[in-house]
Amino acid sequence: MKLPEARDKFINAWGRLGSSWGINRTMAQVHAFLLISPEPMSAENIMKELKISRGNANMNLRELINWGLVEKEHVKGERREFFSAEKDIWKVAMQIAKERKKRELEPVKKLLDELEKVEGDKREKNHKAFNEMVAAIQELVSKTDQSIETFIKMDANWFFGTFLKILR
Amino acid sequence: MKLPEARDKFINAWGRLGSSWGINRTMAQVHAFLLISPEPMSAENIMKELKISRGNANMNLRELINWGLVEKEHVKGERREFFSAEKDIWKVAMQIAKERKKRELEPVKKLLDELEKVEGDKREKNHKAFNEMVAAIQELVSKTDQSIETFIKMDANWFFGTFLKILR
DNA sequence: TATATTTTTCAGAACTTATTGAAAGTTCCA
DNA sequence: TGGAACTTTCAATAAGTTCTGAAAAATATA
Repeated sequence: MKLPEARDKFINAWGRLGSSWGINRTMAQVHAFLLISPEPMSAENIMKELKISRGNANMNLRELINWGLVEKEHVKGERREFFSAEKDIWKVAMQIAKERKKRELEPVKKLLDELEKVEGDKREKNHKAFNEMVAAIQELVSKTDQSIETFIKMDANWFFGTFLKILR
Repeated sequence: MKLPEARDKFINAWGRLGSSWGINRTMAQVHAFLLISPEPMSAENIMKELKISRGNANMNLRELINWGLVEKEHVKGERREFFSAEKDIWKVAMQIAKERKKRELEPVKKLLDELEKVEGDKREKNHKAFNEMVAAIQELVSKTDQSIETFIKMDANWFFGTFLKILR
């Protein structure tokens, strides 16, 4: 396989993976393209490579910046803006975990705290089943949360070097 | 808040969370409903509760069974089939992790192994960037994979009791 | 300040995915 | 075996989402 074909396959696979995790396919593809680009790329470059419109490129780049995965860069002597992705894949994974935690886990946590306080006869079987499930999920969410927090604060090398040896 | 309202909110939240993680909203809602139902439920029950069609209920129940999250049950003296969800939320989380690993991580792994072998001048900068990214992702995928494997084999209580104390 | 270039926005179009409901299939029992 | 009860399938359609492209806004240059 030659490089251009390999790059296309990589971009496509990243896009597919993104879709199945609730991330816009194009956003994931733009990300993939920037991940394998050694130099910062212009909007024009991205539009051409992925065959997407200007608006689409703009929207997805903005979203990638919101996620903290891509940065605008100024190239001296150039008027237009350039974009580059964080290349440390461990940082990328942690950044995604952090964002999703913030966007999705936090609201669930808040709701569960509300649902904990449901009124009524706690011995009635539907009531009991509900309370138990809410409590169990709260526990799981809180543990997951703590793990992500710990991982985020952890140094990548420590993780790969030591932590996995403990588990193995 | 009264129980019926709380149950609705729970089902909705689970559905929303599902969608944002690439799981069909209705499938997640059916799952939520079964999670908080102390008794097995019939298709009829589910259709009525969630206001969905027979076909939709059937399809999503089948899918939940495929994921290993729901089981058909026979209630003695009843002709129609009943459905119940695994209630141990740790097992649920692990089951989902396991399925997604199989469905999504494995194909990516296979592709990356292909992409590793790309032909050409390894010193050329695009080539170099590509190879480095593929290698880095392979490492991340493999570590993630190992962690999931370890977690799956681990006893839940050991996890909650010991493992998190190490991290904290 | 006027003009050129680049970026952003957004309404509608295109595409993707989920849902319905009726027909076909299956199972059970008299 | 006939037929009621229940389940499954799937084509049509609805709902949801993403994308385009042209216009407006912003920014740089002369």
